[in-house]
Amino acid sequence: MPELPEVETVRRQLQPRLPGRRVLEAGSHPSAKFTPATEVTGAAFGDVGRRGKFLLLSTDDGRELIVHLGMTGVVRFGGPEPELDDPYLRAWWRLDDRTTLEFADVRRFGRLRVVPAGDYSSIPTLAVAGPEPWDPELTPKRFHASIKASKRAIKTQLLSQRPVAGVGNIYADEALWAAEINPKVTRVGLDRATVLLDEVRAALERGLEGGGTTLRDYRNVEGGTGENQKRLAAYGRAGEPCLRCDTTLVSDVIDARTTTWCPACQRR
DNA sequence: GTACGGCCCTGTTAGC
DNA sequence: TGCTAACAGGGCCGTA
Repeated sequence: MPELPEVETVRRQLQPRLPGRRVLEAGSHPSAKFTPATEVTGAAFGDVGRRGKFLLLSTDDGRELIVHLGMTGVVRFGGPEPELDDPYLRAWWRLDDRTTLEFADVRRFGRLRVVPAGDYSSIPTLAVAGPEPWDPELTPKRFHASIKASKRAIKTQLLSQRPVAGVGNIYADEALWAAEINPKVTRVGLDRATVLLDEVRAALERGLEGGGTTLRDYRNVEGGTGENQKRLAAYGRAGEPCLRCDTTLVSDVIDARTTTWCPACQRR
């Protein structure tokens, strides 16, 4: 499932190709999640940005096409005509260089939205998203204060995007394992919050270096898979030995997400 | 304002 | 073998 490293990988592949390309024609699946695709017909794309797990495709008329990949969303370039035979094609934009930008999404958890540039008030998660992981303003103190403001489990807080943007289920489990923090704890001190912030950044960096994590569906713009799934220490490893202490990893559902941790070195 | 449960989706896998 | 049910989960929304 695309989290920050996967979305950033896609952004980096779009940025050299998309700016300056004008949309000649666009189409979409009838679901309201995808119909905004056609709103950028006639506009030219500008720089490709990212905020958390959202792709921000700026246009030359002062708007932004917001793309969320959901769980199975894939962005790719096709030939002069859209691949309408693909049953999972949800949106497409025919461009002025005889290519087509396509958005395919098997499970339809993805979504599109067109907004005035910088105005994210209509996208709840984006509107309340915390700082980017490498924002210099994201100090351990600020991170700790954000966690302290809620009484929910630390795992839930990481997934909320509020303390830091871009963390999803995989990288949350990895960071908590690395920081030796139990995902169910509701409060951590400044010292442990500092370690956790470091480990969130490290987990995301490892993901980026590996070109993302491909468990099943994730593909980058070139159709390639990520490599980070080979390096996971916690996510998806319930029942297997902890890489640190050999204790069998356990799992439970927290915030409707399967969560895996080591009961020994991530003691409550 | 905050917390929580349910919903959206469909391919894959487990179980009978 | 073939069918059914459970499972995966990011974001949003209604309700408490």
